[in-house]
Amino acid sequence: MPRPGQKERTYEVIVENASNLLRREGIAAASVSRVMQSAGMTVGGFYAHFASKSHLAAAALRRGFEENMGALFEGLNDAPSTVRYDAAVRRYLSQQHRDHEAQSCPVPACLSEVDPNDEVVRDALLNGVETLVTRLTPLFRDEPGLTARQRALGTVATFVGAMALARATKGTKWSDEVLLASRKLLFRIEGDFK
Amino acid sequence: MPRPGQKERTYEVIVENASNLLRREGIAAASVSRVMQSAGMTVGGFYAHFASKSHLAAAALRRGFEENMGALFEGLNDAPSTVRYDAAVRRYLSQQHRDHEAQSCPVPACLSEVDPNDEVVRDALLNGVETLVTRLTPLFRDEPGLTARQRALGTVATFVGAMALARATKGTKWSDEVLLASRKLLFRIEGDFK
DNA sequence: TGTACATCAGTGAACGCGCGTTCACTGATGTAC
DNA sequence: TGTACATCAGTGAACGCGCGTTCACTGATGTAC
Repeated sequence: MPRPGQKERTYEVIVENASNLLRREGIAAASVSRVMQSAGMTVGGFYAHFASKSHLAAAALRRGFEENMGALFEGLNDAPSTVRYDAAVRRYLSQQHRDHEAQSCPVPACLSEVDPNDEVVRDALLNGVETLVTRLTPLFRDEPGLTARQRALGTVATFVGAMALARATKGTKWSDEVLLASRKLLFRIEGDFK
Repeated sequence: MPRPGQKERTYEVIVENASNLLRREGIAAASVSRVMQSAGMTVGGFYAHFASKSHLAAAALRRGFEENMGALFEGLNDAPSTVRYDAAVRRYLSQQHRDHEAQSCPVPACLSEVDPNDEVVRDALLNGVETLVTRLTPLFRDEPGLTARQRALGTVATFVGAMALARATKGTKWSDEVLLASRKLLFRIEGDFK
């Protein structure tokens, strides 16, 4: 019999490497062989841990959300909503977040690669963004014409759109410009905080 | 000698098919063989028209921008800025735009597939989004804390982020929800129109 | 305590496939005389 | 007007490669006696 707990540890190593690779280069580039190689193993062992490539991508997405979501409000759990909103916007739309892809939110890296017909991957994405929305919603007050949840949904859309554009144009001044502009836009929403 | 003008016509057919395929399934899925097949030809002829796959993707992107950008303000060239803004937001963030991918803006379909190191593709994307920004900018007034250009940049980020999320989650109620919420958010920016 | 056995995570080679790209060729067309 | 020739857009087969997945196997480990 193999060492107890060994398989679980190996699984963690695979998911961790897959999550970093996926966030740096996307779902397609996080291929089974590259992931296993980066985890220090050969391809063959992969299917002892995952039913398919989609299940790997889903696990990598979940891991990415777990690792990144905490960073948004880190150290501000008791701060007022305005402060937390301010921090979330500045942190998500920062050059630091753009450039440290391996630790970043997984959404911008895989946004246009997620096939809505692949429910395994789609649901991992959906659960992740929904959790993000759920964390932002309590910061806002419902307003006539814009509920707190709607404001959170729109904020997340702006987050991932701006970051994906900034990544695609990385190295140009446009990349910094779209981050700054999106931050400024999000600070000019009419509506109160909780 | 071949029929004069024939090559140009063939080029058009290839780019048109590539653009539709790219907007429906992304850059990777718009492979050279699939594009040539959909244009009614065999692969071999491809390199009489394009230096590489990247040049095809860039041409397909440019075509997508050309075809779609006009639709944003169509029929409203003389309307006041508020009306034009209203139309642009409603049209870009519509279910119609989400579901008719072949005629849509090419950005949401390829956002996370564009490699910033591939300058041919990157510049096609950059020129396209910059043109979009240039068309939106004159609608707004510069405000303290948010220039007209910044507002346009942030609006485009929200557009592409919301549409890409809506596409990835197509078929769920979340997909409609993020479109509606992003529309509402964009109607609640503090700032005047030109 | 020592040995024979059972387990199973991980190996490594192989599969069929579609990718981007190359290239010798074909055959319809325009040109020269 | 008729024929021989030159052009070159498009054909179709091939290349090497990496993909996701399969599978017979190996060898380190825990268990039974």
